Amino acid sequence: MPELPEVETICQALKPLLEGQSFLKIQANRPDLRYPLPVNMETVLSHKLISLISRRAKYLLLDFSHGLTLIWHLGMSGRVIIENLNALSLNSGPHDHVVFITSNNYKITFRDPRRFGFLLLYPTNQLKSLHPFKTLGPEPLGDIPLGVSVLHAALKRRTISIKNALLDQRIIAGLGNIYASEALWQARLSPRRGANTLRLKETKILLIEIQNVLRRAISAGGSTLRDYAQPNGDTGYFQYSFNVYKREHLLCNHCHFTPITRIVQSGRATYYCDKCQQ
DNA sequence: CCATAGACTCGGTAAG
DNA sequence: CGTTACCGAGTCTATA
Repeated sequence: MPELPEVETICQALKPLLEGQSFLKIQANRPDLRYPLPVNMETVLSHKLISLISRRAKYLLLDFSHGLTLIWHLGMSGRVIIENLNALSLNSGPHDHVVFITSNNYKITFRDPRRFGFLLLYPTNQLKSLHPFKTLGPEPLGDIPLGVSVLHAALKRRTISIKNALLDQRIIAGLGNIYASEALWQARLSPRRGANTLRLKETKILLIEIQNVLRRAISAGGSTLRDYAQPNGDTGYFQYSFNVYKREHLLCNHCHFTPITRIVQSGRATYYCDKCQQ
């Protein structure tokens, strides 16, 4: 799916358009995605003031002033498309599952070919105590920044590899398969290391590199592999800055000597430089 | 509680 | 060339 930088890019695009507005119409083209769509979504949400658009981990949150939050997850292939209603807008395609029409004349389309995405409707004040927010780990770029000691303590209790630990949303929220590999390369740490073998100094470097790679990816509008695009239709650009992801057999950008290795950890591809990353 | 495997889903690409 | 097999931006569930 879109990982943290992609969801953040979408969040930043939706925020100025939607806050202070409302949906005039919500058209669902099928009853479900990963889960059934919220019951009576259009009746419950249309003409209600949208007070806040935010992101938590890889979730987009739309707060309504009458106390409900629409939770929007993009799954693996989800995409948000913003079109101005005054301009020529394209007809709905076969994977355009939900279409929102806004009070300021925008058409917002949720397209998701693989349908791993979902929409859920929760009371805003119960969000933090409900699954999955209940167990979600800290935000790497949050207002209260994730501290090294907290991360180090969390890693210390786990015997899984550091790569798998970075994918565990309970330990740190928002990283996915791309940025986990990229951050470990930047930190010069082997993805095969046990999470509990990292020294405090290594954890500190890793956390800094996680934050750096996420910030740089957000600046680039995220990474486009296949389905993801920014809401205005542009691709993301961070894929051109990958150092390891999808670069098997290409030479490491650090030592310029070792071909990048691809391994599989818990069924997911990991890319790294066997020489630079210890 | 932790760790692992399998499931969901479908279009693109590699393989034959 | 048409067919098939495999793969994956994610996360949930069942099982040990």
